[in-house]
Amino acid sequence: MSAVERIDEIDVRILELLQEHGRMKRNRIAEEVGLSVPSVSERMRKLEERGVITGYHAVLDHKRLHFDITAFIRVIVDGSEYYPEFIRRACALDEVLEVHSITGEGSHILKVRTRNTTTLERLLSRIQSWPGVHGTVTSIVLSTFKETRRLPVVPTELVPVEEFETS
Amino acid sequence: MSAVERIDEIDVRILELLQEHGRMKRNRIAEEVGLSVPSVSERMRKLEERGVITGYHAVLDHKRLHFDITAFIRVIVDGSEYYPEFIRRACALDEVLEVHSITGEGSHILKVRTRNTTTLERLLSRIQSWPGVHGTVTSIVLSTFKETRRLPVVPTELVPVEEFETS
DNA sequence: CATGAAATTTAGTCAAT
DNA sequence: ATTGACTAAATTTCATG
Repeated sequence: MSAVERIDEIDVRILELLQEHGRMKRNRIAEEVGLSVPSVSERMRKLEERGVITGYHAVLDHKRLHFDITAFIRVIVDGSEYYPEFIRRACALDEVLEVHSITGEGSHILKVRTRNTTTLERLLSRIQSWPGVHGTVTSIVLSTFKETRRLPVVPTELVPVEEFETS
Repeated sequence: MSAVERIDEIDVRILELLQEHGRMKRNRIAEEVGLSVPSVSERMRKLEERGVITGYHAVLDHKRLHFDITAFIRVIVDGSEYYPEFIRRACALDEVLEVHSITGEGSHILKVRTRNTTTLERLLSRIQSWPGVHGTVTSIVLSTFKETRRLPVVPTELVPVEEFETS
């Protein structure tokens, strides 16, 4: 952890390329950023080792694979003693893509992707049967217009100063 | 589009491997699934061409890059004549990772990732100033326990039958 | 569709700066 | 940290089952 990550302009460009094209060849990256292949490899190795890059993943088209329902489920778990078990169970389900604890109404939010309304209903019943779960509010996704994890990275020197003003 | 995607057991295993390890070498995949390298290449090519694989992406650690705030913002856009412009503006923002229209309270939900509460506040003010936006409800993420896009793919022959019973 | 073998491209190693 | 020169490995091509 610790030690402010040093990211220079070239790292930023490498990260942009790899966020967009995760299998891009090192020689192509090298010509894009104007470095040799070993230099690019070294930078990639360090970005991976430092944990800046956490992984590379193929993304699949859920529609073509018949996962037709995406939904956000806000869950009210009453009593924080139930949180760990709730989180364990939620994370264990393949159809649950995201598990977050949140502020606002509901203690947790789940993003789920499932085949159809039947499987969604089954999933909801299951979640509602878990200890401590006192209610769920489901928002079914009608259309998705953007869905990415791309971060707009900037060189370390250029991060807005207020970031370092707050303790 | 059209034509039910045929996904056999080997495709499933290739998709599992690439969802988890997006830069895995073809020869490693080949030995995992028990095919030759050219066969794996051909299958990958087809899965990409058919649009089953939509892309490969490096995923970055937002904490290490000082994107400390994740939030879900439910937006009430009143009057569907405002939807297209709202969606255009939302998608254009780098800090907005996801844009969905939904059922339930609020017409849309945004997933945003930003640097700090100051930038979140700025973002919210901006969204609230857009035409048709009548309100927002923000849930700030306190902890994330799971965040993936991995789909539990199964061979075409094994998809639950009810999927084809519903018109 | 799948394969092995050849041809080509890409990646890793390393001494030097 | 970056490089060129070298070796090793991976990928593409292609003729054949």
